[in-house]
Formats: sequence, structure tokens, C-alpha cells
Amino acid sequence: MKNFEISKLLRNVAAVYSIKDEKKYRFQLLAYQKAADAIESLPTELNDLYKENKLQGIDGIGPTIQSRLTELLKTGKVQHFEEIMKEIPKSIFPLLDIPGFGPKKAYKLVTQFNLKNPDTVIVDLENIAKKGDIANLPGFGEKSQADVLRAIKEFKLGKGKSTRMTLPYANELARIIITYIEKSDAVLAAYPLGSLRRGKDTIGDIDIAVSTNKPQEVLDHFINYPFKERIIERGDRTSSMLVSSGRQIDLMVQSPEGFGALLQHFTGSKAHNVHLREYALSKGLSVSDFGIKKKKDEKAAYKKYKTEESFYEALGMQWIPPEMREDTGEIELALQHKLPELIKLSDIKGDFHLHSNFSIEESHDSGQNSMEEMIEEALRLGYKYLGFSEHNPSIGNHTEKEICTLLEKRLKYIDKMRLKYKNFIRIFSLLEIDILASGKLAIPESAFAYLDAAIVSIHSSFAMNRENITERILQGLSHPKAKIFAHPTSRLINQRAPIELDFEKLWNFCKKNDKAFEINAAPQRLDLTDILIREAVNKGITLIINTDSHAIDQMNLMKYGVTVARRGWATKRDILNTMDYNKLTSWFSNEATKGGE
DNA sequence: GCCGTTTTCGGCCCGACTGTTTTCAGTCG
Repeated sequence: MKNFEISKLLRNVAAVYSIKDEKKYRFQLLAYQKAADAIESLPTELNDLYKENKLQGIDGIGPTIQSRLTELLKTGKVQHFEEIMKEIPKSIFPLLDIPGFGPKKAYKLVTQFNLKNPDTVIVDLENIAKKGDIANLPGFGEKSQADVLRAIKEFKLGKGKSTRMTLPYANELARIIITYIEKSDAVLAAYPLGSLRRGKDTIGDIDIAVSTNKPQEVLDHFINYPFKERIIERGDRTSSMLVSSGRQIDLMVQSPEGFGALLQHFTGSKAHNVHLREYALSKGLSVSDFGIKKKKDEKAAYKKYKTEESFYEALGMQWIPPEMREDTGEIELALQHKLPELIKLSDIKGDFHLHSNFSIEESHDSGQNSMEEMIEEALRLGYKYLGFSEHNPSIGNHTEKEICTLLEKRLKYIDKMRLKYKNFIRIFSLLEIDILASGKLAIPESAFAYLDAAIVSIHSSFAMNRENITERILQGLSHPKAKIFAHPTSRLINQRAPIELDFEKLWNFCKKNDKAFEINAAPQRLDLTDILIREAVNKGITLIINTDSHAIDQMNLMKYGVTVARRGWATKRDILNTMDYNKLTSWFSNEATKGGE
């Protein structure tokens, strides 16, 4: 069973508790939801942890749920779950994926109309709504019947949150909406918040906060957005709409005097906010998006905060960078004023994963721009050095000698560039070399003479088991010139699942042998992921952020790599390409032991 | 059911909005 299936099962358990007796099981229900969250953000398959006897100690999973998970992974089912689910029709579960459907509504509809087949329940319900039978149910009416129809229709079309956006897409959508919002004179400031501000690798919907003294004017303006598809809701201080691309935009307004608290609230994450508010309660304070007040004093007005800094300060904390706000220890550190100083884009001094159009008859796609053009762009970005790393010449079409000839020709050209730009930027001769299914690298030994170092990566035969593919990579990395392992999990967001690796083994090998893991900044990769970066940072693994650019306009995607590195709590010291040129060259030549300044 | 710079027991974030209701239930973030 995969993690996503297990977390879904736990959410279903929570739904069943809520149907049975929401009040009685209120905290069990929460515990199961929290456990599901915890499993979703695990870097490792639970099943692997179970096999290695490492199921204990996961944050958010206590002894009871741990024993249920053990039973699940051992026998494929859980006695307790079977029992509590006995009298709840399984057909409610598919409905829970539809926005607007919660456990209660799903249960009511499924039992009222005796819908027993989980495979057809959505269509069955749609047909019943079309007949007009839902409107007569107690607690339902014409509008809620129309809502059911609309919700099912939108769900089938994949609108709302069925697929998550990549960061550049979400950024652009937010920019368009904010440009529109700012046309209203009532808007003093408007910012994108939520997971976009936290820099998550994928974004569900766009959250926007507006500072204003005239909330009604702002909301009126917002709901008149010309490219809207539908207004989901419109209240006194919030509104939501679907825009024509099917994406959801959530808006919240606040006065400028209280805007700090709204920034904090709407940035999230939920887990961060809950923890923050629980901590505040322990100090006798109640926190909301309006501000902070004394807990017992129900009538008292919230004390307002203009900025986030003053808000966190009022709770005795350092301001916490949005990328860290996932409730994974940042609140405790902020209380001690010991947050790490995260890496910044301006710390980056070069990019080592660049594909130019210099042809060496590569195995995979070549770049679109010349080396000169890429160098000029690197200069524009203020870089001190860069590395060219085209794909290796295809092995099927070339003899070993031909491969050497091609790389020699390329090195000569790189030398020409080195001369031309010698006063401005340093250039490394790298290559992105396939680790073949056998574990061998895809160029002959003699060809390494033309390289300063090599990036190694996997581009085929992904479907190997965890153990074999880990061995394959270790073998590829064991070459002394193989210094960087690129896009380690090979995932493509919304397209290709990550490969499963034994990171424990890989970390240990890389630490011992001075190899770096790449943080690939391409927004469809972001690989390593934030969680794995955090692990690597904890283990003291050297990391490097590269764009994998195949054209000059991709070179500015470095910012996404830096963002994901920040989400992994990486500091400048953890990142190879923040180092000075001299330290870098000694690292590449296996003379150094650990990066940093 | 979880968890501890608030405790190993006694707590568990805070608020908005809609629809069907006359004071609330359900869903969402």
C-alpha cells in the first residue's frame, strides 16, 4: 500500500467518526486527519519504514495509530477500521473528493437514495438531482440541489483543485488577478499569500490579501472581474471565485492597521497557525486574523498589528520566513530566536547545469542558445562562474573514439570562451552523463580527460526496484569525476512519479566521498523536494542548486530552486554554488571536504 | 487519539460563508 492510499484511508476513518458522532469523536477525528497529513508529507514509503522496523517516532502519529498502521501493513486491513465502517456505505467515499461534499452531506444523500455502488455513485447522484428529488429532502432545497449538480459537473471537468499548479503558472495567474484588483482606488496593497507565498512546489488555489479601509468597494470590484467563471461566495470580508481557467481565487480584506495579522493568518500553513494559536492559548492569549487579545476577555477588541514582524514579536517570536511555516519545529526555534539564516537568491554565484546548443550529438535534447549567449546571461545575473553540461553523446551512434573526438572539440571551444571572458567569469567543462541501467556511465574512461567534473543522472530504466536503482546510482557516483547527482528522484510534477531510493545509503556515500546532490530548480522538477533537502541538510550533505536550462530564459528559474532550498531550511553553507571560485575548484578536484565559507 | 518551555492528564485554533433555517448545520481555509 502506498502512502497516498494509506492517508486516504485515514481520512476516510475520520469521515466515518464524524458521521457516527462528530462531538463524541471530535479529537479522534482530528488525530486521524493529522496522521493523514503526516503521512502525506513523509519522504519515505511507510511500507519501507515498516519493513525496516522504523514506524515509530513519526510526528503526529501516536501509539494507537501506529499499531493500526502496523496491522494494516502486515495484514492488509485493520480490524478496528472494519468494525467502525461496518454500517457506513462505502459509496460515500468517492463523494468526499467533490468540493462542497463533506461526510454528513455524502452520508445523508447516499442513505436517503440507497446508493450502494461506489463506482457509480457520482453518476447515480447526478441523475437523482436532475430528476429534482434532492430538493425535497429535509435540510435541502432547490439551491442545494442545483449546487450538487454544479459541483459534480465541475468535478468531472477537473475544475477547482483536481490538479495543482506549478509555481510559475500560479505566480502568473496571481499577477494577473492582482493587477486587476489594484485598479480599484480602495486597494491600499494586495499580496499573494497561502502556499504560493510559502513557495510550495505545487499550488492549489490563489490566496490574495488586500489592505483597505473600504472593504465593500474592494469586494464589489473583485467580483466584477471580467474573466470570472463563477462567484463561489461573497461575504463582508472574504470572497472566492472560479476564473475562466477553472482555478479558484480566495480574497480576504483587512484594514491597514490590522494587516499584519491577516498576512500571518492567510499565509498559513494551517498546521503552523494551529500550533501558533495553541501556543498563544498557553500564554493566555487568543490569536486570530484580526490580531491578538486576552483569552478570557471575550468582549475585548483584538490588539492590531500593522506588520507580521510586530505580530510575531508580540508572541515573543522571531519573524518566521514563510517557507518555514509548516509546523516542523520553526515555532520552537522562533521562540528561542534561533531560526537558521536561510539561503537567498543573491547568495548564488553560478549555475552548473546548462545545456548550450554546441552539438556533441547528444543522447537527449540539446539547448537552444549558444555558449556565448548563455555566458552573457550568466553575467547579467551577476554570476562569477558557470558550467556547461550538455548531455553525453549518444552511445548507440558513436564509437568510444568518436565520443572522445566530440568532447575534445567541445573543450577546445570552451577554452576559447574561457579566453574571451577570462576577466569576467570562470567556466567549467562539465557534462551530464547518463547512469546506464548497468550502473556504468555513458562515456568511455578516456573521455573524462576533457571534463573538469561530471554531473550524473538517470534518464531511462526508471522502473527498477528501490535496492537495485540505489546500487546503480552508487556505482555511477563512484567515478572520481562524478561529483553531482542531478534531479535525484527524476520526478516530473503531474507527469512522472519520483523513483524510490534508499536515501540513507545515498546520503552516507555522498557524505563520505564528497558528492553533491542537485536541487534542480526547473519548476516541473524541484528535485530534490523540500522534505528531502531538509534531511540532507540535517545529514550535512553538500547540495547544489542548478537550473538545468536548455535556453537562456530558463536561467532565471534559479529563484525556484532557492525557494525549495529555503523550504528545506538550507543555509548558504549547505549550498555549493555559493562558494568562492577557488574553494569550488578544490572541491571539484576532490581536495576539499565540505563546502561553506 | 495526541502531546508536553502548559501539564504524562486535561486540554485540544478561529473564523467566514451559504442554505435552510428563525438559531443552526455543514463545509471550508
